[in-house]
Amino acid sequence: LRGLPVVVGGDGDPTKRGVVSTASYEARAFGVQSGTPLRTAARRCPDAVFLPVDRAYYEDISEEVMAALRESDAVVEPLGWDEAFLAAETDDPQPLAEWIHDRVLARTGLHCSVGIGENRLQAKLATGFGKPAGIGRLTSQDWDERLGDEPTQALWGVGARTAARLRSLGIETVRQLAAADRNTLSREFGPTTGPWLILTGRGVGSAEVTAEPWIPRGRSKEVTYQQNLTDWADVEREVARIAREAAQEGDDRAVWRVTVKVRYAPFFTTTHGHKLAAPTRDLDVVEQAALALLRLFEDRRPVRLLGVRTEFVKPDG
DNA sequence: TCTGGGGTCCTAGGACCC
DNA sequence: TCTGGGGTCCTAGGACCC
Repeated sequence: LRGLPVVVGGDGDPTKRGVVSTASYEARAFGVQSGTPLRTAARRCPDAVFLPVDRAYYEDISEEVMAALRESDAVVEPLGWDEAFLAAETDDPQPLAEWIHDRVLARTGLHCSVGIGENRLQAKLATGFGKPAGIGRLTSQDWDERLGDEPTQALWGVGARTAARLRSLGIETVRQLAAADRNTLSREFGPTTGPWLILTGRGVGSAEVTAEPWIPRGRSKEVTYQQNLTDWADVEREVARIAREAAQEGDDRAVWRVTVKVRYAPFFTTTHGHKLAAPTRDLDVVEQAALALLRLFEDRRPVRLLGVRTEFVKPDG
């Protein structure tokens, strides 16, 4: 597959509903990228090789990569499948960065980029300056020079919506965000998010990295149907099935809250959730809770997607 | 042109209590 | 008869990320 346009997404069938998870650089040259509908991708790049998403395989490889990182002396905190923060106290981080790249390559055959920064935000953005297999570095000293003229959306945590709202306040660049008025942003984004945005624009952020295992808050399961569901009896049967699956994958943790999600054919999504009378491990109780929530949906338009989310009680209270 | 699936965290508004 | 202020909990939706 090396050198070919390769597109990964859905079950590998580009005639079905689904989007691109990732694409090789050769495929990207045709305008195919993460989030592109598979059907669109097939039109833009008919000769591409389409592959299914293989979660279990990625999880295995991810474990190998994380194990390689944990061979270092640094504190390792995974962030998804293909990223991790490493905390180390050193005057010269370059040798560690090189060691990381080489160790991951030796153990897995995979190249990685390494970003060096004084906090998570700087390190995260620095990886972008290192791609595809290099080492990037950002410091508080060169933050303004490197990022000041960039649009605010270049920042980790600032997406299209927030960038648009900032633009309406006359804030276009990272530098302008860094110098923005605290009260103005607090009024627009709330007392937590407003000040956080300004600090983010200045390259200020948490440097905390923990090796504590991540405890998932919940588990959700959702399905987009190849043909819209038009019979409400089918909708009920599916919600019951999905609810049991979501609860089952909680590794026997008690469920305290259940949420049902319905996306109608016009791509309009509504959710209804409910705190249970008491936390439960009983799949029947979760299923009944989901079905009770489904009764709150009165719209009978064709259904495109159904989802159920279960939230777990914290392990120690 | 048609728009996945799995997550987390924040905000706003209503209910309710003192 | 009209009606303050503070606090917490709950739910729906928004935004963002991988």
